[in-house]
Parts: sequence; structure tokens; C-alpha cells
Amino acid sequence: MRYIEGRMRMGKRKETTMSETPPARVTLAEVAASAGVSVGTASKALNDRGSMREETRARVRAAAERLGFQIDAVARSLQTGRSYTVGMITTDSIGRFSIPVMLGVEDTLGAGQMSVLLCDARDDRIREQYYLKTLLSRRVDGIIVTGRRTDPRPPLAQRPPVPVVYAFMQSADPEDCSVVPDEADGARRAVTHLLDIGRRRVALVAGPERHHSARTRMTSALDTLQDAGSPGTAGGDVPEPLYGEWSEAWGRQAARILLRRDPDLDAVFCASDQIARGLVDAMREAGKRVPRDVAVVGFDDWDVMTAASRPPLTSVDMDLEGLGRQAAELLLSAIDGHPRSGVHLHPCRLTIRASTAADDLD
Amino acid sequence: MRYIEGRMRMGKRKETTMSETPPARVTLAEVAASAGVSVGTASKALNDRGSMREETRARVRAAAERLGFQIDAVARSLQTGRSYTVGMITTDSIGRFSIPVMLGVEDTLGAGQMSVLLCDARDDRIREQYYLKTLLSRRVDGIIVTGRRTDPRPPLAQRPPVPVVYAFMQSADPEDCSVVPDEADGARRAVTHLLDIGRRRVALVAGPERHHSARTRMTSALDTLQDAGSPGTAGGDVPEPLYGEWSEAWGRQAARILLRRDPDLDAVFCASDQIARGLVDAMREAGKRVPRDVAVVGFDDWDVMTAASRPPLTSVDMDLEGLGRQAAELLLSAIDGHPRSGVHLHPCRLTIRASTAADDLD
DNA sequence: CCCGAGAAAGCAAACGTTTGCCTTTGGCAG
DNA sequence: CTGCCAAAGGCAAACGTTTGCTTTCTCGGG
Repeated sequence: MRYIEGRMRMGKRKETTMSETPPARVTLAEVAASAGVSVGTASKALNDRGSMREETRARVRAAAERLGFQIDAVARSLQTGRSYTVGMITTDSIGRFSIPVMLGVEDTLGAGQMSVLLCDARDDRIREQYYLKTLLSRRVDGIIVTGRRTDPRPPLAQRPPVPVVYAFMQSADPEDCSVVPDEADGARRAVTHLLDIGRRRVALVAGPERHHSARTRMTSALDTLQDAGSPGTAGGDVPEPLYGEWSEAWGRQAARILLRRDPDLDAVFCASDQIARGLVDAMREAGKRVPRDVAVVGFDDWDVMTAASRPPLTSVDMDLEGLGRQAAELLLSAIDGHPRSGVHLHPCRLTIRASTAADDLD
Repeated sequence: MRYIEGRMRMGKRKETTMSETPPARVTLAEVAASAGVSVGTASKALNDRGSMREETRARVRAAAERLGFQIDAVARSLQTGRSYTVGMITTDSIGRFSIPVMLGVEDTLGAGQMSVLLCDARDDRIREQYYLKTLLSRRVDGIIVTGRRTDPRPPLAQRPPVPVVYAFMQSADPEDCSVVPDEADGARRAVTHLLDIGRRRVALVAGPERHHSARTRMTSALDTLQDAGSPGTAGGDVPEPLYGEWSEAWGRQAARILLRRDPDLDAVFCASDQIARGLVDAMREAGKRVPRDVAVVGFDDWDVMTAASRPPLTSVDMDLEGLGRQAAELLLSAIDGHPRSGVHLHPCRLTIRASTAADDLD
């Protein structure tokens, strides 16, 4: 009945050309019949279970192939209790950072034959609750929570009966499994690189001090400078980081402040590419040559910014796609019964471009 | 058995704190028992079917509430043949344009109680095929195809037995249902706006000529100028559009070309915000004031570009989220048996900012 | 020749709903 | 009091798999 209805709908949809084969769903029973075995045997044959003559297995496989058998995942889920589906909840609206994470997640999950249910909670705990319920109702095998990076977030309200991995963002409960970028590592790489190419008066510019990321990156940068015994900007001391916003405008403003404070500075580490790009623009307009006079490193490795900047920006890449992949792997492993809780730090990479080009040194 | 296993896994996962309630799945049978009715009646009660005393219905509802009953979507799907799930295939890797579309889709679908299965085909027809198969295997009720906008794409290989809507991109088969931005409309709005604020020498800059979008936008802009009887740049004639790339660098280069060609031009319509931003930068560096000397309109309304530009850019907004919503609505309606095939044009909006500020006119 | 051990294949229950049909019940008219 | 009807609710099949158990073969050894 329902099926008929479905086909009528199809028919109505394309009443002009009725040539294509009616997409009849072929079931395991038909395959079995065609191969001359029972349904159970057919199932076992296709799933490589049970024991049977190789010839039989092949016969079933051939029949399945011939009939274009596509297993009904719904029926299988009902029986096995596994849906081969995971839910991905983005707490904020899907943003610039969530996307590569999602891509990575989708990539390894897809390779593992799992599908991803997308839920955009839009920073709304009510929506989040609602989505959590529908995900569980759909019997997902696991859940990945991602979203804008801020301070650790409270864990999912009603602790779900399936594994959960927090990606990019971090659960406040240390027992939960979270994967976050090792921002301290990234900042360290950036500053080390500046020192490596011979810079000694390194200034630091970040976004809002209340942002966890801004503080983490600055702290690590300072530590690295200190460890290296760098004199910093203010004669022998390490420089005071400048906190502001995550905007190009702030980068431009910061450039003016820095040049006033220490006209001889020879490098700046910025906590975002937008800041770095603004800063580079302002430096150029102030007559400073980048990288010859001032080398600049950004953070995020956001192609739009790094490429459009003049010169292109050296930047710290958080490898968000890799992070997403790692999160997915952790989830798969938890689903398989091997949970590995705790906070996992995902290392950063440094992508070197013209704004710190060594061959442009004096 | 499986359940037991599941719980053991849970136990292992948090062997420290075993306080939380074992998340036992409560079935309709338990609800029915608790309400003192049969399973069938319980089902009907919760779904507002059949006929029964209101008191009975209430009793069942209460029981469901009390026990925290969550329907098993898998079992329901198996029975009804509907999964309340749609697949979303992004042909290219999820990009800047797909995202708002996806958000819109997810939004209205989520409101309609449907979930979204995310598939990233990465410009690979093989992957696309694979995903299509798994989606059908999961019995999705419909499919949305989205991705980078280029020329109309060939329809999905094996025409699926469920409705398909192409969003943002367009199927080559006009019988298919596609929703695309009305770029001609957008260009018209942009140029009309420039004329409205009194500009008469309007230049046009676009991306690669081989790009469908570039051509459409330029053609429409030219038409609008012609209709208005504008003299254009070259004394009485309409201006020749400049084709190049979708980059800021090209925008800067175009600015130089334009100024050489007609130093007195008073407006530029750029086919992307990146081009516009580069152009604005170069104009400023060439001593032209924006918008007083030259008014500039971009395309895409990409906040990163429009906001960071000095001054902020007036731009054409394709309302991709709205487009996604429309696509989802068309899909829902097709699923309900009311397909509306053909190409649907989604109108653009113009967001006016300082780069065309009227109060800055002479 | 018989028995027993595997191997091969079949059987049927189970997964948790929905739904068409049947039975029961109660009310009311004749 | 009987009969009839509608309303209320129960029954059981069906959806398409998976899987433990049983049955049927096939051999080889005693």
C-alpha cells in the first residue's frame, strides 16, 4: 500500500517520461530465492558468517549482485541495535572553525561505513536537548560535539547512553573525552621560528584577554621567549602582550601602538590571521618592510587571509581537519568498547610563507 | 545480550562513578503495560489515531511521560517505510557557499522533525555514487544536492527513487528541481543602486569569464546600464567588463587598469567582495576617495570582506540561508507528493554600507 | 554396516513499531 | 427483554534483517 503510493508519487513527478525502471526495493528474501537458499543462509553468506560451501556463498553473492540488492539499513539496525550512524552536534552555528573539524570527522567516519547526522544547535541549550533526544531516538552509535571554541563547556545535559567525544571544544568534565588543538604548541612553534630566523625583538598581539585562546597563545609565546632568553622589546624584558579584538582593525591599531613603543622591533606574533593581516597593512603604510624590517606570524592559517595579505602570511595551522579525524577515531574506538577519556591535545603545524621569508633577511 | 554488552561497555567507560541510572531503553510495550492497555492501543494513543476515550489517551500519555518513553525511530521507520531523514550531498568539499545553504536546509528540515545525513562527496563521482547508495540503503525520504556553483551539473547518476532538490547548484536536467540564486537580479540591484545615488560612469569587474556566475552578473549589469541609458565609461557607450580572477590581487590590478582607461569613473560594480576589496585598497592607494570619488559595490556580502574593507562594502547578498530554506521546503513538499520541478530563482538583496554612502556625495 | 562428528543449510524467534481487522462492551431503541 | 450499532480496545501480521539452534547431509573410522 505504502509502496504503491510511493510509486504513484514517482509517477506523478515525472509523468512525461515513464521509461525508467520502477525502483523496486529488492529484499534479502528475493536474493535467497534466486540463489536457492534460505533467507538466513543468504544473510550469513553476505556477511561472511556461519559456515557454508564457498560455492554457495558465491552463488548468493552473484544473485545479490544480479538483482542489485541493497541491504535495508533500517531493518538491520532494528535487529542488531547498531545504526552505524553518529550524531554531530555543533553548539554554535556552524562556523569557520567547525567546518574543517566536521570535514575531518565526516571523512574518517565515512570511511568506517558510518553516516553522520548533522545537528545545528545554534548556541541554544533547548535545541541542544531536543537534538540529543532525536539522536538517541534514532539510536546513534555515538555523538560528536563541536562548536565555537571558548572556555570548557558543561557536558551534555542528560548524559547519553552512548559514547561522546568533544571536538575542538572541551567538556568541563575531565572524565569526558575531548580533543582540542594544542594552542600552546602552536604559539611556541611560531615564536621559535621567529627566533630561528634571527629576530630578537618580538612583539605579541592577541584578541580579547577574556578569550581562553588569546591567553593561552600569549602565555606560551611569552614562555618561549623567556626560555630562549630573548631580550624582548623593552630592553631585556619580555614584551607585554597587547590584547584587543580578533579584527583587522585592531591589527592596524596594534601596529601603530607597537611602532610607537619600540620603533626597532623586528618581529610580531599575532594570535590570529586577521590581526596579522591588519598589522601587516599598517606596517607597510608606515613604511616598514615585511619581512625585511618586521617579520610577522599569524594564527589559524586561514587561506583567505594568508593569501590576500601582502606579503602572504606565515601562520600557525591548527590542523582542524586532522583534529576532526582524531576525534572520529576516538569515537570509533569508544564505540568498539575502548574508550579513552580525558583531554587529547592535537599538535599544530607552522606554515611558512613570505611574511617571515628567511632569504629576505639582511 | 547485546543490551547487556552495551551496559558493560558503559560500566567500563565510567567505572569510577556508577551512580547514574542505567539508561534502559523503555519500549512501547512497557508504556502500554504501565497504562494497562495493549501495545497497539498505546501506539494509537500516542499518535492520535484510532478512537478511544480521552481518558485512556491521557493515561497512556502520562505513562509515556513518567517512564521517559522515547520512540524507537528505527523500528518506526521499518514499519512505516519513512525514515524522516534526508540526505544532503555536497559535491565539492563543504565550502564558503555551501555552509549557509546547509544551515538553511538544516533549519527548516529540523523544524519539520527531519534529520539530515551529511555526505561530503569532494568532487568525486565515485564517492557521490557511494554516498547515494548508502543514503538509499538508509531509506532517506529525500535528497538535497549542493556544492560549488558552476555550470549546471549532470543529475545524480542512478536516478533515485526519492525526490531530489538541487540547491545553489543546478541540475542540467530541467525536469529536476533546482533552486539557485538570481544573480542577474543581484547585479541589477547593484547597478540600479549606483545609478540611484547619481553615478554615471560605472565600470564592471568580474572573475574568470569562463565562470557562469561572472558572465551572468556582467550581462545583467550591462543590460541594466543600457536600459538606463547610461553613458558608461567610454563616452556614450556601455563599458567593457573586465574579466580576471576571484581574488583581491585581481581587484587591485583592475583598479589600475580602470583608472588608466577612465580616470573620471565614479563607480565600480565588482562581481565578488574579494575583487571589490582589492579594488578599494588600490583606489585608496591611488588617491581616490571611496565613496566620494568612486562608489563600489561587491557581491556575496561576505562579512569577512565587507567589514574589513575600508570603507565597509556595499554588497549583493544572495541570501543563501533563505535559499537553503526554500530548497528544504520544496523537498518537503515533494516528499508529501507535491513536486514542483524546474529551476527556482531565489532573489538577492542589497546590503548598503559606506562604500556607496549617499550622504558622502558632493 | 553402523555410528558419530562435523559441516552445511534451514528454521524461527526477535528487534519495536504500526495498522487493518476483529472482539467486546455499553447504550439505546423497538 | 432482545437486538443492533457504534465506540473502544485488543490481536496479530508485517516491516527486513540477524542469529542461535536444529536438522540434514556427508564422510570416515571402528
